[in-house]
Amino acid sequence: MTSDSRLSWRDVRDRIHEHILTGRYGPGDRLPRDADIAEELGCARSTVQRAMQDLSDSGLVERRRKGGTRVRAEPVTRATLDIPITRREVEQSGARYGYQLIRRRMAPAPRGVVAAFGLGASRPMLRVEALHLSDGRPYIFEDRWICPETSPEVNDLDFTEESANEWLVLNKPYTRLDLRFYAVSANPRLSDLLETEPGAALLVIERTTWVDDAPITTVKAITTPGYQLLTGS
Amino acid sequence: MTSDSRLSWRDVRDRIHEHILTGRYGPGDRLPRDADIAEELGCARSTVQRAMQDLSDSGLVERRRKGGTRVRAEPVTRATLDIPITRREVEQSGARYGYQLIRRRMAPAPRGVVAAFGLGASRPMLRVEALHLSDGRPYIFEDRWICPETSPEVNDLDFTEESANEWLVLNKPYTRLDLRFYAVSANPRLSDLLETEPGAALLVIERTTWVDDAPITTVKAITTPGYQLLTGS
DNA sequence: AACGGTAATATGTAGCTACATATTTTGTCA
DNA sequence: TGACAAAATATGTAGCTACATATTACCGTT
Repeated sequence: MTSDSRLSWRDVRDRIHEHILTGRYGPGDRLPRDADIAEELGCARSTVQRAMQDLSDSGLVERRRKGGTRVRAEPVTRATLDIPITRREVEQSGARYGYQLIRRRMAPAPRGVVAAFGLGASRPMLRVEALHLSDGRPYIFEDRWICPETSPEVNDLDFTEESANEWLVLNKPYTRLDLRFYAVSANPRLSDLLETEPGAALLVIERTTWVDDAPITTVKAITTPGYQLLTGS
Repeated sequence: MTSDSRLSWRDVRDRIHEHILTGRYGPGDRLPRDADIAEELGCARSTVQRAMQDLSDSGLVERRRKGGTRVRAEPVTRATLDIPITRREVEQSGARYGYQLIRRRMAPAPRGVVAAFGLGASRPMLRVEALHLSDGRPYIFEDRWICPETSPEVNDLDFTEESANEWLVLNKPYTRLDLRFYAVSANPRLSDLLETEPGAALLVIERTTWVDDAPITTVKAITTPGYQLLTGS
């Protein structure tokens, strides 16, 4: 791109990355000041700043005011995950999407849900259990709790046609998100719903969202065997 | 922060986010041009640009030249994952870290590894199997393949004291990363190594790295039951 | 030597301008 | 009507300046 005479901030970033790759700057080493790099490369400090920000965002370097920039002594593996709406995920794989509501009812939130939201005490919430299908076969079972105080509209929604997943993602943007991944063995009910052998290992994607400390929803998405979650970046 | 008279790009971002939250702009809607928003809020276009970039990065809006900015019609749940070095992960939990090499030998790469790297044919690679311990108990078992063409130094490393995980993360920065998560049932060997019941559900974190299309390493990190992977953002 | 205040310094941010780039829209000609 | 070229337009990027902010370094006092 901008391959002219001017250096783009991506060029600068890649050049510094290159220096880290080749060992010119090793873990813990301090890099020159932005201004010096700018002069050396013949670009503006703002360009170096953008490049450094990006390297910092991707976890390769650490920056501190007055302290300068240094290569992370203990790098982290950092990646961005995109989790689409389940319907879209199925459709993009070329399969036909299906949806089936299993149960919808108010119930007092159990301990796990109260803890996920960081609430003090239990309270009644809407529990929605549903099955996402891919070409007619079970794909993901979701066990969801919705806080009716934050989303009063759910009292008028039956979730028989549109999934809570879809409705919430479209209508309830969040300000805070908590994700966790773990594995569980299929208990009799799960193996029945997902049509798997009892005891099969299943990946669970647990998601909890808030708007400014007000809990929206928490959901366990229990996937079928063989399901893999991939990074896009 | 910059709470003075001047608006920071974070303020602008939050203000626009607020408008999306309250439904002033719904999914698919087009937002005003940056310049108009800048004028309305009394700040520079560059400030709005930064705010919009951030909203775009977090998957809330989509921007296209000439096309303008619009709220994503089908939002994605986007999150950033940080996976630290295993030693550090254990130490940060307050436990004592231990490491044990199980096996280290050259072997022809099996199909799965060849596929993960996107190679045409199999070739000999270094396989390193090792156990990470937390307070003396198994924590993560890693089954790793290293490409000796890309990292010839590994021929002189025995990985009995320092884990391949640590050495690679410190000495082999990558330019491309592939992450995948899934669940497996513990087979007899795994349940023996990890001291779990046979058939236990285990979360697997699979990581593959490259430097400019040259494969570095691919590793299956098989965690013990109860292990959870969390987002930091 | 310990403490505390002040200066020095590197990054962070806001604003401005100018131009680049991608895309849509418009207009013209066959 | 269709195809293609040209104009219009919104975002993207680079450079500059000025100032804010965090943190380290220094120095004087006790």
